[in-house]
Amino acid sequence: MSTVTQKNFASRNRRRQSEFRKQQVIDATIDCIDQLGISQTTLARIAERSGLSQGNVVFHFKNKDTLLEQTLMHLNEEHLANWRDVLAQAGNHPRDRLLALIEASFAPAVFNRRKISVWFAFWGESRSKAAYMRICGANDQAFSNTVSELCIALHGLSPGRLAPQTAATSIEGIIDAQWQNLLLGPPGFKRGDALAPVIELLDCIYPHAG
Amino acid sequence: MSTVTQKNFASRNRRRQSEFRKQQVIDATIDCIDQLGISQTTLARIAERSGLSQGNVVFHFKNKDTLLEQTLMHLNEEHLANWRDVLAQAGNHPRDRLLALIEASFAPAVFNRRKISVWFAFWGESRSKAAYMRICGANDQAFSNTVSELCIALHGLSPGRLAPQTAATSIEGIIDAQWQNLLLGPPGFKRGDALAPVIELLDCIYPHAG
DNA sequence: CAAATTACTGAGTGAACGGTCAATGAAAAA
DNA sequence: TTTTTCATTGACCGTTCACTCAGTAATTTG
Repeated sequence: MSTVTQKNFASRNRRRQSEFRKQQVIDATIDCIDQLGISQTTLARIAERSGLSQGNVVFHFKNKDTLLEQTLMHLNEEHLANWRDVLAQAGNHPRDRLLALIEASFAPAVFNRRKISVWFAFWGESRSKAAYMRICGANDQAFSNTVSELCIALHGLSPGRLAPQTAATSIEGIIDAQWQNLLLGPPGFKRGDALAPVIELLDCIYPHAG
Repeated sequence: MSTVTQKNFASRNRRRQSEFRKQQVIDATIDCIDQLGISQTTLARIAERSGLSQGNVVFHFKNKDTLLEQTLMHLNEEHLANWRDVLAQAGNHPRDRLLALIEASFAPAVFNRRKISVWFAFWGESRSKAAYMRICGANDQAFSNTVSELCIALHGLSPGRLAPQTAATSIEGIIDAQWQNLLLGPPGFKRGDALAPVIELLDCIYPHAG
């Protein structure tokens, strides 16, 4: 099947083959966690979904723990790369940058049920798994710090209605709330539906002149 | 041990004995999930921590699934009873009632690392377990609705700076953010530290006269 | 008191799980 | 070409898990 196809296709280069396999397995892992939850996600099921043998899954990732960790890393880097990228292209005004950060949080690559679902699953286990904590802690912290800095900068330009730290917490909080809405809300819940209230709150905290 | 003590103490009444045991087991389950995560929480470990035999744990709860469900229910009812209670004792003004609801979210019985940790663990598995979804969905929905209604009422009295629904989402979002802060933040993070920013946001959305 | 119900124990069971391993074919290096 | 390395399979193994069960003691019912 896909195994054979890939063999005929790209197997000349072993490095590519290996990377392709790893991506395949990580995708299958995300599927499993999304549909079954972490506690029901087994190597056998991941292997089945990816079309590889169980032995091969272990061969590429050494063991289940590192597979899960690398899956989390993958999700994390995707998000990190995305908002760093968007931020780099944004204007200089703190408000624009904050807006860019908010929009990045609702980018299609991140803001979809499958990914958010897995995100929350890891999040729920992270307190008892130091590795998970380390992995998402780093990104989370960086994101939080950036939001905080922007709120401070914005406060400096024209003092908002909230202490900068409170503003930052509020914004991060409502973003998280919209992520939850995506998971629980109606199937029609879209990027725009999520974005509007966040911007409304931002405008409330930092009313813009004109 | 505690088994013997309890036998000598209250075993005259079998109903009490059974309830006492169930509470013991649920406490042990919460401990396990807090310290090990759901995926490492086993009947054997729960039994060990509660001081009962594994067979007895199964005897009282039939199987692991219902034990976990009832643990979640316990947490849920605790929270539900708490905020309903606080709300019943609050004044009539929507602002007072909203404040009561916020304070209830940071009540010591709920707002502590052990409980919040377990809460998030279930939350992370709830997407793939319909039972969990049903159990916390009901409470969550009720809480959300109440917050929304109060925001609408408050808006009617003196229009706030946000659409009522956005205000509700913002408030729920920042509460959640403070729950996360308790988990990740410094050990010294206290009820008051969590409360202040939420009230600050509330005052920003609904500035009070006087 | 006798009978019936309930609480409890601990050994035992089958299934599922994560991980190993020898064997095989194919690619890369020598 | 020969040798070495890598990718892959599938059978296999030891462990752990949730759950059962026969047996026992204590409690409630009649």
